Amino acid sequence: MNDIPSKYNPKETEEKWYQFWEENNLFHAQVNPQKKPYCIVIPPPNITGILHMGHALNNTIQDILVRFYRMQGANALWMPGTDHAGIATQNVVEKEIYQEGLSRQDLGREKFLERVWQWKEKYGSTIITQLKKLGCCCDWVRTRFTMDEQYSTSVSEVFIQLAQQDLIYKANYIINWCPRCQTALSDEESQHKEVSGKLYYIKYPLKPVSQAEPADQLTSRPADYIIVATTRPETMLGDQALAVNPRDKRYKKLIGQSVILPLVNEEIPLIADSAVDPKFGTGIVKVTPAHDPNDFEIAQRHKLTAKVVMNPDGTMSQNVPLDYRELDRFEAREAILEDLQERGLLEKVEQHLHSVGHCYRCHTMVEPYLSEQWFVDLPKLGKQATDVVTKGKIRFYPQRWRKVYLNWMKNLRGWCISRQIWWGHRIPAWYCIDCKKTYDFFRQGKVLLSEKINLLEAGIIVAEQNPNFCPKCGGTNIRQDEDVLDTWFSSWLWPFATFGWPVLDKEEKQELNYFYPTDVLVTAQEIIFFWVARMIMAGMYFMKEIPFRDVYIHGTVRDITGTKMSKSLGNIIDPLEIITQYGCDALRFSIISLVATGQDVFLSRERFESGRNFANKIWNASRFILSNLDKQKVGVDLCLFANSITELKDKWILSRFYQTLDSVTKALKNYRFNDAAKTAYEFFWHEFCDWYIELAKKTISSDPTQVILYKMLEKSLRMLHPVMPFITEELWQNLPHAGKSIMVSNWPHLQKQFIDKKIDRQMELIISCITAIRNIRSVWEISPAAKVKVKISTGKAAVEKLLKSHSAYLQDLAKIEDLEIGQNLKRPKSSAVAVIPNAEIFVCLAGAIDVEKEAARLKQKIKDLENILRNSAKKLNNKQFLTRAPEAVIRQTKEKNAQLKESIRKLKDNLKGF
RNA sequence: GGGCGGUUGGCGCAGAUGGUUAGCGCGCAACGUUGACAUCGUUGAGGUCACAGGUUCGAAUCCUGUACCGCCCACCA
Repeated sequence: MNDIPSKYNPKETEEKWYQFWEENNLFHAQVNPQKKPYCIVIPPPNITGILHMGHALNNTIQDILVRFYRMQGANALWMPGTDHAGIATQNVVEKEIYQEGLSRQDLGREKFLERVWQWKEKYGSTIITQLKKLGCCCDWVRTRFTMDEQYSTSVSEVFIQLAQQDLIYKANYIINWCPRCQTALSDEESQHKEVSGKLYYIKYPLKPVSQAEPADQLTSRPADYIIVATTRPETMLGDQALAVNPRDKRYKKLIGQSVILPLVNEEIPLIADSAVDPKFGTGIVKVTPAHDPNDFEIAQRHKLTAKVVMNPDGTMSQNVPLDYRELDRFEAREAILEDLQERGLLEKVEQHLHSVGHCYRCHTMVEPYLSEQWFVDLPKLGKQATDVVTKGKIRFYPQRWRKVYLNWMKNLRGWCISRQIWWGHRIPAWYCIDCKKTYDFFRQGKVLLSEKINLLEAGIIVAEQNPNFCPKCGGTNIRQDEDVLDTWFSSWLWPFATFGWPVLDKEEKQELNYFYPTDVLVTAQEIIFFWVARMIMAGMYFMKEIPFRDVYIHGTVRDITGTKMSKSLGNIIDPLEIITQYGCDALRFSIISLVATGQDVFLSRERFESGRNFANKIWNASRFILSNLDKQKVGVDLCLFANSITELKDKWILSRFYQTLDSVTKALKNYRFNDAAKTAYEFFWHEFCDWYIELAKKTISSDPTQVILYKMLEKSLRMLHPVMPFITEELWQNLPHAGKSIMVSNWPHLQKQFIDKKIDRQMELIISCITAIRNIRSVWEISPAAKVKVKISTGKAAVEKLLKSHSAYLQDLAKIEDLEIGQNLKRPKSSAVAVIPNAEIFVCLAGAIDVEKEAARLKQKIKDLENILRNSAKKLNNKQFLTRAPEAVIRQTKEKNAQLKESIRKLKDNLKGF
């Protein structure tokens, strides 16, 4: 024992064993037809990522599953990799070169990309290193990156296939535009946030009746104008109409008339469209097709044109009056308001709370923006992806996410996949410059709202490589599309592209067939739409098969006040710091104990103490057992040894272990991680350590005790290994008959024959006896020298026999020097009383007893029990209960009732003696 | 506007398909150097399970409604 320190030191062991596992190639899985595969693909972290608690939770769960199923005999593969994270990474590198006083345009595309690759080489694997610190058993030799050459081939293959099937198209469409990142975003990348803004009521003059009053001098005279409410006055410069609801009586007469757009002095029509809500504002909307998705649709219905009034950077474009050009959109708003005010065209301003899209990468307010982009026709891909979930081929855990998923699938819209950035997969499309000239997208700033662009007419060629000449006009003036693809356009292929699809050699084909579909996808709710839904769509379309059978959605990690952890809020708890301070196993155990299925996890530093304490408990229990172990004795097979196990405590701990094992196994299979962790914890600490090891101290050198101690420890370590890989490996390696590594050992086999509820009950009786004695001692502060009498209820020979034959247990654990057990015992005068089922306990006091104190204590006990008795008696007096409740419940209630009555009677009898 | 979660002792949480004397961890109180562990042990105090109805022999658990707290979705001009 001297050579093992009394404190577990995680630092040394973690590094040592992780290296050992890697060096021995234990994470690597290969096709093996003899074995069932178990496969998880990691949600690829961004290369810009640094490990946070969300990662820690997410990857701990996956690691537990992979280790568990591997021990269960599966051929387990955890496929790792990273995501190139287009916008995020580009932003990081841009910031870096900005420090040097440069922009990416200064560098040029090629140089810039070089820089990004350099950055990736330097920092891109930080997250991987950190995952290793977490103990993750990923098959690292397979590590993929979404920008790998092979992976990129998958991406362009997918683009081309979809384009050929008309599932990818190009269109002039209104999309979400981030003026800071200067790129289009998908709907999911624009995150709505409540903003308290203002609602401006602006007067739009009706077209003048007489020539005498030129339009530009129009001011506010009642009946000469109508009022429009808007939150974004700067977009009025692009108004193409005003609209009212056709059923709105107030404005019926005005439909078809024209108004003069203030500041611009253009004549625009007043139209009727049922999308207008008469109750909002004045019931009249301005229609700005190029800068509002609603208006865009109205404009489509009414064949209006659109005018784009902003530049990509959010300043006002050439299409607006000189005064406003080049002004930032928010400066322009102020200037316009000022001018309107001056002309008396600003009726009033109201406070207005509304929700506005923000860029999910830089949090800038997103601008709805008409532009030419590429789209995936998601509605067409949705059908199968919906069916596999409706029919239960893919199951969500917890189930409630199913509904969320299906609801989203019901409302699919075109997915904007082109990004105006440089870092990413370049779109495999080429333009014939000559054809493009003739295909007029934008006519003098006014755009005809035809949604889809005819690729051939526009001279667009979708192909793997530069086609060199235009199939339409034969011209050779050809250029590749400048845009790159949305990052999620590569991630949605992750479950099969990581296996090399579609360019597969024989071996790869085997692997894909073997490991796909994968078993489970473990992720957080935020990413269901971004990623999970799209992977299902891609899987169904390209593989004709689901990508995973189960989707386990875990909660979000929050701080103790319930706020999401984020760097900018400074409420982060760094997992690496926790690992340094408490150890990796402590981190894993603690975090996993907190994840009740799908509930959010609230963390504070102190939470990790429980994990650390548990690790230390395991450490010291093992230390004790190992230092007392006779290596010669413990090598036997437990089943063969079973006949030699005759003692209650031995039978009991085996019974309890196998029940625990059964629960833990089931919990892990059902993704009930906190149950698994807590059940194992409860058993190891409060049954094995508190009772078994304590009792074993007296018989430590006997053969059965040696074997049981060894077997229970060894099996418990295996049971705990998925959750606490490092400490279990360290200790297991110290066992005399250990194999190569605990991580490739077998999950303990459930030996049901050792489960014995009768044994459990016998032990429970003894435990309650010991607890009762301790209780009295604690109340009266009695020394162990005191005599204890246990009076068995008349006729309860079995109880008498049980307690007599295990009097050593009582003497050891209750520290009794003088113990008497029998049916015909009298309560000694100076003694305190406790009652347990079928027995009474008298603990003799050294001096005279404080009669009042003891009487009060007994009275309180009686009162408590009588309260409980009243409830069960009520049930038994209820005829309905007796006729309708199941028999087993009635029997139990009767037994309980009798037991309570007996206890109360005994207590009352004893009370008489005081 | 729609949807989803939460509300259980001072704090943080468990309580899958209704029957427990309502549990656990932390904290608190008292005691404790008994052959691993003070990152420990023993004992204890502390809860009408948010509220109001309902279903049921029986509800923390199922249904309806209310109130707070939180999240997600939505083309609230």
